[in-house]
Amino acid sequence: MKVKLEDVAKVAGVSPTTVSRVLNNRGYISEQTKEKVQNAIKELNYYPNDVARSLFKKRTNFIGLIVPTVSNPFFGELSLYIENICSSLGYKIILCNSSGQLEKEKAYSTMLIRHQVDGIIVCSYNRGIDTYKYPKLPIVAIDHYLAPTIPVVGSDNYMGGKLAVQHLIDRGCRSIIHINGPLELETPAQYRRKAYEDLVENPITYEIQFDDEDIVLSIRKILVERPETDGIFASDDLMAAACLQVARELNIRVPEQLKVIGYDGTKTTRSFLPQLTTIKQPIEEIAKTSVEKLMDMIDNSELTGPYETALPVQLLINETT
Amino acid sequence: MKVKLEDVAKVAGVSPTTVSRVLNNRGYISEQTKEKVQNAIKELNYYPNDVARSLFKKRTNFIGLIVPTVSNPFFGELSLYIENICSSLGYKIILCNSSGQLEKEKAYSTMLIRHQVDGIIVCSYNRGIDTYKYPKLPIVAIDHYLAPTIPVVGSDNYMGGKLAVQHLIDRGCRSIIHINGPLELETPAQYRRKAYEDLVENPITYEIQFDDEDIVLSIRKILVERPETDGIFASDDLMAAACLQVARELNIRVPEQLKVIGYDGTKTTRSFLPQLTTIKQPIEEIAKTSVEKLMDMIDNSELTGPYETALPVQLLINETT
DNA sequence: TATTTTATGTCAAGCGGTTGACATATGAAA
DNA sequence: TTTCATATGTCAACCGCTTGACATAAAATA
Repeated sequence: MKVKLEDVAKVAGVSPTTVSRVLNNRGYISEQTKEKVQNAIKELNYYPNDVARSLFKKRTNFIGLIVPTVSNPFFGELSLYIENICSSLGYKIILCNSSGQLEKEKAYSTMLIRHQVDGIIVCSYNRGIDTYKYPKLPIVAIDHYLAPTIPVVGSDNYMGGKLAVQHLIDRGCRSIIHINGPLELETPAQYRRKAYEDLVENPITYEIQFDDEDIVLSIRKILVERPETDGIFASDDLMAAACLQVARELNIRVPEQLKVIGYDGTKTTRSFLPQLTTIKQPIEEIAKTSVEKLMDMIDNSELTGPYETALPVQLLINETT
Repeated sequence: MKVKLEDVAKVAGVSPTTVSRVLNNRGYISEQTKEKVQNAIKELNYYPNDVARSLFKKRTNFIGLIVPTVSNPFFGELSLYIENICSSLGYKIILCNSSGQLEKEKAYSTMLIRHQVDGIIVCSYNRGIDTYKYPKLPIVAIDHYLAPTIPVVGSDNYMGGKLAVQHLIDRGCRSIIHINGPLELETPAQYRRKAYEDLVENPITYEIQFDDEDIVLSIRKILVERPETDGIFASDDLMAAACLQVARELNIRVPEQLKVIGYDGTKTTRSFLPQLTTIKQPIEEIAKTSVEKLMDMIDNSELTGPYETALPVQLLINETT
């Protein structure tokens, strides 16, 4: 049997209430008894049961985090920062990889509610999940519009798109294409595309499915089809990497014949592909802001700041442009 | 106030016990009442409180996962698989990024115990954490020897090292160095180094600290110091990437003048650096095996399989060798 | 000396759900 | 008609901890 508060009380020769008082720093306790209790705790190797505590307090200090997948460098970094910040505030993260699937996301959100999480941070792809309407459950979305009441945190996507495309233009590109993933409609990321379409005369956007190797195949097809292409604005660094790979295969010289710019600028990108020009998202700031907003909602049961936050991005110029 | 089981009972016109029976599929329930209850649940938008349930059942279905950081591609992928598998088995993951710091890891493990996790999967760097001795707490370690009683799952590191170094030798390298991170002593990863030292005549191993940009600096220093180097066996793909970057800066042609082989072979590596020759770890298998072992320990309260598992690795030959 | 503050104890209710024991009332099978 | 499997209800205890109410007693202060 596990050691419980009662056992500690017995060993320390005090009442359970006193032990609880020591544990929670409440009421009057003398240094002496405090010590007695602490010794008993050590002796018995006692750990308070936070499940019982949560039940009573109606506070779990759990935050649900729903991402498409932590294996993506962007979400991996984001998760790291979010977890670190939450941890420093005494919150724990329940990790959910939705793979962008509606059903999974639904299942995860129900699970989180059943586990009485104090709040949820969502950066996945789906709308219309009723669970998110659960009364007064604090939710913050990252880069997605989930519902009118759910605040959105992200980077300045329009500016990012503009910086990227303008940079390509400045470097002399005349035939720029844009490559992005599917399903980015309800997303502030659509503004990257908007910026591209606003800046370029004959905008051509390709939507690529996320099916692994096929990315490379699709891009090869595109580049073969449109040999006049001299600039690519990829919607993330992985896409940009695929473009570079295809260019190498097709003996297209980068940046001389083709310039490529990515998006995200994670540490991973910068380690693996330091030569890639890209738009760096302020990942740590995004994490910080979303957690702050969430805490705000948890503590005040309503949002005090703005509904949408767009944090500044940064153009990192390297060798691919 | 939140809806509770009692409210559902009232609305459905049945007793709380009956609701609980429906919820848990126990005892005799007619289709009729089942329906009545389910309707009430929907009507009230009721979610059972899993905290209360956990308290009673003494089972939380939580698994703690301690990694150095999910932002590292290897651990990111590993976390993804582990979470996915656990999720399919009805378990939830509490994510902990220890940054490899002893104090953090200690704090996390205490937290996990207090939250009554059913088990822990650890892939972090520290020994001597008493918490791991918590009575009968199922723990599985990935690639680290934590204690004689804690099973270890990992890949066949000696074979990986051998494959890598032998490949460099086969490609004609005469002066091969090995670069790895610090603190890999209590780790099966030390066998990679062992293999290197067994295969090469004058083995030279550099230990690099994980301080970001400094990796590149250190490697530059090494390559300048030892211009005769024609082969590098890096302990992971990030190190290998840094080597490639330095080679580019120093105008050393890869693979003609210098061959580089990495380690891990994550999807991220393969996307960002498809040209890198590397040893691919069976990440999904590692995830699967560790979860299986953990479940085994949870269900049988003891380990039935072998204490150490080394899964086969694979040499991925590409353009850097 | 009287009053207040400090220090501790006992007791019981409650957090929300589960479970076993026991009672009762059907309809069906023996 | 008796017996049994089915279907529900009531009740109370319990999971481990917290908390408010109340009691008591010693030490500190007025």
